[in-house]
Amino acid sequence: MTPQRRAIIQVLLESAGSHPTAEQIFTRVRDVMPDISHATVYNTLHELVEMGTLLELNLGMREQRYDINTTDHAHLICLGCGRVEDVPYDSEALTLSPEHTHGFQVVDCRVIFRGYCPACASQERHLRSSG
Amino acid sequence: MTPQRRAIIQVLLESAGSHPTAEQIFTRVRDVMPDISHATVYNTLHELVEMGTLLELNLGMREQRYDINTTDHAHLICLGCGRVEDVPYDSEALTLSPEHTHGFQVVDCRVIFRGYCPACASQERHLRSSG
DNA sequence: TCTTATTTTAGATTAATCCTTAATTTATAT
DNA sequence: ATATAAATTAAGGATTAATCTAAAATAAGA
Repeated sequence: MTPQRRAIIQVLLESAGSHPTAEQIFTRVRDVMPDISHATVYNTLHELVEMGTLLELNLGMREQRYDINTTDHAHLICLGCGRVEDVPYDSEALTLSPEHTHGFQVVDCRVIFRGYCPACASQERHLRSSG
Repeated sequence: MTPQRRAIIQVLLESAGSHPTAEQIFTRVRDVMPDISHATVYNTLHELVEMGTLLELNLGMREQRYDINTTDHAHLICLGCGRVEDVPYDSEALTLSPEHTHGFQVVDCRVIFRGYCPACASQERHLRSSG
């Protein structure tokens, strides 16, 4: 446990619910530790993911997003602006029946609701009617 | 409708179920049309996605994967080797209750089951016990 | 055929992530 | 406290998927 890791974890805890990218985490850690390197942040994030205390989310944008909230939940993302919200979901309702597992050892399940947030929905409507 | 687009669509139809990456599609199209460019493949894929006849999948690997099968289904992916299988799921069972939409206009829902395929599961077990 | 709008190309560019190597730091045992 | 071994960090270059640009080529319609 190094000062760098403490700082990274601190930033992750402070940004709970905001689903930051690796780059955003890097920038925030830099604020309190200006000499930290890219590689350290990436390495640490990967270790935390490996340990299971951090979720790495592929929500369709180019970059990975990280979520310190490892309790069962789904994500709701805006296709317009990339905004991400946590939403509850019933993991019981979603199990893969044995005949469809292809012999896989299933570890978890990711659920992503996609749509448009209020702001982007109105803008979208505007774009559609004018173009 | 250009020969390039016909070739790309042809490749997509032939690779149904294999969830190819843009690069794989590019390579396969090259086999029958050696001078086609990267940009053309990317542009065409994006147009098909826009039209709704092609799905762009973010399954956690670095690259996007494409799926010509636009019927309601989920994906089962191997965290070891990246293998992807289509699996059925009951979209009825998975709706976001109105009080959790954050005002979003929800368009669709993506479900990804993650795990280890038979081959990777046994290898994983081996790795674990030896290191 | 001729015109216009669209598409394609080649190659440069971007951006996120990963890798390499040496120096530093931490943890451990004395 | 000190020595040692193991793990971590930093710097910056490498990689790679994807995107952009501007000019050339092509398709579609009159």
